[in-house]
Amino acid sequence: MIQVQLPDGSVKDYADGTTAFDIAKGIGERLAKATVAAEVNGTIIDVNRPLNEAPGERPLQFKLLTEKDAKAIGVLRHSTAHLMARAIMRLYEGVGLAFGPTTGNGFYYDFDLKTPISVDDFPKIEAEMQKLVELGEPFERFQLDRDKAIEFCRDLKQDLKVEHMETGLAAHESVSFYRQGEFADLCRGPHIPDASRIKAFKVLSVASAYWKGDAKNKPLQRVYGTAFFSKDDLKEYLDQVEEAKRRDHRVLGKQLNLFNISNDVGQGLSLWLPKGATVRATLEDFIKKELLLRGYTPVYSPHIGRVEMYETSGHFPYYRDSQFSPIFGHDAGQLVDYWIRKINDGKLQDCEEKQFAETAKLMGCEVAGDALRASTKEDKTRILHQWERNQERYLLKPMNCPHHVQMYKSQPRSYRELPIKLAEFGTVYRHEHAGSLNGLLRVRGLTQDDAHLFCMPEQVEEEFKSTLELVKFVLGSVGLDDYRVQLSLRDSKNKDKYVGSDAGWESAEATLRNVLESMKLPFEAREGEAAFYGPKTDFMVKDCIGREWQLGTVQLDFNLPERFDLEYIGPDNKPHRPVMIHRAPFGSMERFVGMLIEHFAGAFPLWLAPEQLRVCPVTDNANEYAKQVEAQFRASGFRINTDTRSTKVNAKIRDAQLDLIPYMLVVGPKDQEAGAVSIRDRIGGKDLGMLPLGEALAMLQKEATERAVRQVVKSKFRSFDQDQGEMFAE
RNA sequence: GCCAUCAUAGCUCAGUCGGUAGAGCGACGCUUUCGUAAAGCGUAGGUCUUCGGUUCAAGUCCGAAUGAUGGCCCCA
Repeated sequence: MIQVQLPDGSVKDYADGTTAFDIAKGIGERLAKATVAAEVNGTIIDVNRPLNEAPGERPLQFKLLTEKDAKAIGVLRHSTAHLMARAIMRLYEGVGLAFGPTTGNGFYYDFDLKTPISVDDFPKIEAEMQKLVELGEPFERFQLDRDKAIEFCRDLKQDLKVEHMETGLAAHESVSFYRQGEFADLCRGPHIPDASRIKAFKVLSVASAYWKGDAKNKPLQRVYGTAFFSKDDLKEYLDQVEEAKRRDHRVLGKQLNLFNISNDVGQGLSLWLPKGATVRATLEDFIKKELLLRGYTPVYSPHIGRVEMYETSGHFPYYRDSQFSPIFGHDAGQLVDYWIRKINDGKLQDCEEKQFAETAKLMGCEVAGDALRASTKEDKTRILHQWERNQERYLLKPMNCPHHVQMYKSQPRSYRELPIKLAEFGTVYRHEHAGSLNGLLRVRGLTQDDAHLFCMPEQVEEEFKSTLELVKFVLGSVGLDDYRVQLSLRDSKNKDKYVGSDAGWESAEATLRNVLESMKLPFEAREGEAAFYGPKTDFMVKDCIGREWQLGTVQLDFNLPERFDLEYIGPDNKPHRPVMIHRAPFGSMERFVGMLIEHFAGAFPLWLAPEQLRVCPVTDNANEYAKQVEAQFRASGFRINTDTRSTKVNAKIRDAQLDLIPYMLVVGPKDQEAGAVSIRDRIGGKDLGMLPLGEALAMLQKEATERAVRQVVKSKFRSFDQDQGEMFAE
């Protein structure tokens, strides 16, 4: 007998060998037909697996997953990946199978193929898949001991699977397979009951990837696809992809002259053109005002800092590979640094070392000879390192926090001053891989809307709450109100990985959880995802076409106060250690504006638009009056221009419309006579009619100061990218 | 950093078999003076990303470098 608890709370007994399908059938035929998989004690399993095999507590927490459950789509896609692999094996000779997982909005399967697959082959593959769907064969699970399984895959000539079982799955005594007709694949599952459930699918693209993601391994061909329970859902998804292409911020950025990334300046280094800079400055001014109201104080810090400071913070050694090389005060610095690293890696040959020493001496490094004569590796590095530490070495700032920590340390602190909130739009530099740069979304020089809060442990709750409220507020100001929060906690089984006391972590994690709950923010706790220095929360924000972006972040830090030995004097007249909160509501200005361009498809709301209004005189005769109108609006703080070209007014309106100017002020003799303007709304191209100047001004001012967002249509799209963004606060 | 593809006027692109460069839009000039998505005519604008090679001859073929795009990896 097995005890099962259904979602309604009722507990029922079933005979051993009962499957989810049996239970569904017991409830109703139609439910059984709609059931895709079952969730048992939080794990998704096949509908035809005996429930007594499920591990975990009894009674089993049991839930049927139908096509309506968000979790069911992953099962469908994984099965479609198998189907695609089977189709490709039918079409090509000697296909090696690697991995075939699901992704945020589809799936892929990696193949080792003799002939490359191209886009032209997709229809052929899809046709073969369709045949398999029509066969409607079941996905059958079977279990083999590891030895047997290895033998089985060897017979199938699936070398990659053999290797994976010998290495990655070495700890597993037995492994599971899924069979569908002639096709059998090593797979953990779960799968849909049979192929006829696959109602809509598409092969999307092909790219190269490495076996197990390691460039040392052989390159494989990764074929991407997606699947849905209905044709409508698939169409909706494909429309979304089209829509995303239309909104590409790199294309719009060029068209609208917002920003430019020039070869001559360097990869990943953005130039903010006047229009893009206006959007950014408007956002920055808005935040700065808000921060003043919330007790933050502005600070500024330089773009470089001594390497030692980043060694103390721990970031220099750890992130060296993704930083720009240090700037050395001494000519020989770079050489000596390279020399030390070679010694440490044990890759230095005698002749090379002599060359280094000679060159270093030529460059004026006197200790080079001593290092050469030193007998042990340790002595050599000690001598060289000592020399190096006496030189000036600077790092292009990879983050702002060490600078702000130094500001905290610049004087003794009393508990009465806390919390201290230091805010700076700090520009930092990171040497991101060339292949991962992407417009404004991934750059090498970026400005964080950064701030660091130094507070007493007992203030953490309140301060954490206030930062979350700030993030909510600023996201709302641009009309972003659809988001969820990821709460990253430490891995409770692996406590050694983290700094700070056990009690400190426990109370901090409980505090974060309480605050999120009390604020009724939808959040998802992720154990083991915390940074080594503290728990954190990230805002995953949905844009108007349903894509998810990782933007703002709030992080607790026990580490830096420790490393930099930060203190405050408490009411007991004894020194105490403060806690730091890092936070960046937008993340980086680059990424945020890039995201906004896509969110608004370049059509910014009035308060953000780089050019808010454009005066379109009907003929040259109206130019003078147009200029008067322009001057009046400009004096009231509007960003406004007049189109004085001697073209037809239709052309002026068309160009203003294409430049995505929120409102056009059409003026001619009639308006001049009435002291009015005729307003045209960009949205829908509506003629709002003639308004007296004062009224027009008041109306537009109201919209701008309210930061109204009029146009963003909430998308019907349900699927979204699991877009992994950057984590900005340190 | 790795794999694949690509690089022609300010922008979007054409350029056949290797024979010395073309369009539309934009800019500029002249004409036009027009009321809610494109007036007409004309002019200027190019070391075909760079370097090297093959050839009588290279935008075109070959090699390398640089950059971009897509994917992998990474993302404090």
